[in-house]
Amino acid sequence: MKDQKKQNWLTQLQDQGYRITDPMKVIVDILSKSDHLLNPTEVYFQAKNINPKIGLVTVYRTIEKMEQSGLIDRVHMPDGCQSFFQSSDGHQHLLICTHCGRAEYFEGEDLNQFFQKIGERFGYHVRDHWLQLFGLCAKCKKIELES
Amino acid sequence: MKDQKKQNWLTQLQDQGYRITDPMKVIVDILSKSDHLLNPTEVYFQAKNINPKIGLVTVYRTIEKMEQSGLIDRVHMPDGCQSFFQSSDGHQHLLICTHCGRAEYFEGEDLNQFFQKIGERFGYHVRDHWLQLFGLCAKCKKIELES
DNA sequence: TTGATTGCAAATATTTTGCAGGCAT
DNA sequence: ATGCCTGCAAAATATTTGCAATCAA
Repeated sequence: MKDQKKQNWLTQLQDQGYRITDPMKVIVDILSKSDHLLNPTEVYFQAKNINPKIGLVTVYRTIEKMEQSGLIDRVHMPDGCQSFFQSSDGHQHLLICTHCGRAEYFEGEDLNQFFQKIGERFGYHVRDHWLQLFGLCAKCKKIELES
Repeated sequence: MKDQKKQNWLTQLQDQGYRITDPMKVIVDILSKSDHLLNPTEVYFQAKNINPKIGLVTVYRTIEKMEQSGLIDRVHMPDGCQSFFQSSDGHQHLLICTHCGRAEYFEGEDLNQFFQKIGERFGYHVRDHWLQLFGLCAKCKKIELES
């Protein structure tokens, strides 16, 4: 079940030496269960619903820790780069709904060799790549048709 | 020669109804000739060298016009998304040096069909994609070795 | 001539930092 | 008990807007 992931995350964070406070638990809960991209303000409002004491600054600081621990990644989109999403296990790439922010990972073919060759052609040493697909998810396709 | 592109850009901007002022000419000159990503502040300092009167706000406003006219694109990187680069003609993708910001376009295989299929699998209608390679260019590889 | 464009100052928006008190360990 | 973490306020950063003067068309 989904709480499994939350527990994993908390354990990992604790192993890294971070303290497990209530704001931490709330924010981990939100981000580990979300199937949509979330920006700090969105996390903040969801968190406030659960514990009204939580401040936006704590959200920023907790997100930073989770990012550095490799639990979440910042996701870049044409219209903004403040959103975060659970990071993938292996080498996967993102398919994102530009309307609602829903996201899915898909298996990345192993394009690495191809990328390496392109780099060589220009004298570059390729170290990383980004591949993302943008579109409309099933729900948002419908909404678009109706409007 | 390189001034050809500059002239093209100015003509296009004029055709769109924009007025060709001196700040416009200076900024178009800088961006049309650069083989590195440039952020607004970098453009601003280069522009000031040529015409000290130019203000940062004008750089922002001119960049916006050029972006809307399809002459330049905002480029997203792991460490920031404020840089701009001349946009590509056809369907090409970027190879970027993360050290100095040098960038090259390479031919995009036609991966569209592949992407479309992935979208279908998840019920998405794929409309766009990003593919970028990050690495070190020839010059920066050397610098890294020496240090 | 006319209204788009400029540069300045000020406003916004987003993210980061300083600090005193609180809480996990 | 120790010192990391929190929330507040304030600072820093990046970008946008209001406005009077200027300049391209």
